[in-house]
Amino acid sequence: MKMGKALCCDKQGVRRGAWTPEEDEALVEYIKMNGHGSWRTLPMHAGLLRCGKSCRLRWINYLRPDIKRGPFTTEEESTIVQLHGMLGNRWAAIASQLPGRTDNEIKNYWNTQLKKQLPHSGHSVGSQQPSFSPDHSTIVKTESPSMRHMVQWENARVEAEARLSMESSLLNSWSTSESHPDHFLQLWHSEVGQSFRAIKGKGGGVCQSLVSQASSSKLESSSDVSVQDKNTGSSAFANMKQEQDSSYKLKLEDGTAESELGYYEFLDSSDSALNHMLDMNDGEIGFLCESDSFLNTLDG
DNA sequence: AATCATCCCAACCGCAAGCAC
DNA sequence: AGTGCTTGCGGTTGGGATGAT
Repeated sequence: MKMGKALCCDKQGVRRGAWTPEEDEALVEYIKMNGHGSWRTLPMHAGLLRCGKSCRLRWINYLRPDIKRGPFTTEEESTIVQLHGMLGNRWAAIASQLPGRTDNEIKNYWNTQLKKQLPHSGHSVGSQQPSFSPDHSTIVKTESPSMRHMVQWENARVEAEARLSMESSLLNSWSTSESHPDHFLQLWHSEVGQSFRAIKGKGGGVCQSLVSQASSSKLESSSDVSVQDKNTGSSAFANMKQEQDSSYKLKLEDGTAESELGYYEFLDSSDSALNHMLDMNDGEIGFLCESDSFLNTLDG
């Protein structure tokens, strides 16, 4: 397979291309016995003529025991669509919400299947940014109810993010270690995010924590660990509000919370405004065409 | 049956972040 | 603080499978 530029492993005798069953077996056996350790040195220890990167990829995307194979369920599909609307092409973050699915698999599925299904949605599919069309007039023409909800969510997210940015610039004393690293995920984890997911209804397995993956890519590094994190991560999601409450109380006690009050209140007011919007009937979202009035709604 | 076109997915690459020194 | 190494992520590619002619 010609890949054009310099190889990641220029060493002579390093195999490339499709893996043989023997190589697979050697890799699985080695990791079973020793863990992967350093990927760079693994091939040598496992007796494989591959570069570490290739071994890692093979393990993560194919050989891990927890890999779920077979077609995507409708629940998984809707989760992908929702999360892609929020996160854009952050496949690893999306994959963290779909146990047993890999970022590569989801990326392929999006590019080959879902992309085709959303041709007129206003979604800038394939973009590297969270998909969002500034041309709201195209949005309200979206036909399917589920797509309309997606569009509602998308607009809510964008507007909320803009507000969060403005607020955070005013609240520069807010400790970054306490704030969520990603506004999208923060919104997703909020009450309104849950409301949105409820609209899609019964999307099992969706409400797990995005925090672990999105804020720390390290969790992907070991399958055993990452699976455990994925499975237990839901508590982090479910308790996010509670944690915010706790940390805020602590700050009140030590007298550092003053500047953060505005931020905290903003989260609540943002949620309620967005909840209000999501409660609207489909015919009532025309105001999304007018961002000024939408912002006024939020401000009110 | 043979050829061509398209689709799907495993595997590759470069880049950037994180970490250790 | 600067540097080098390792790892993980996202974009891209190529080959096999499948469908159409």
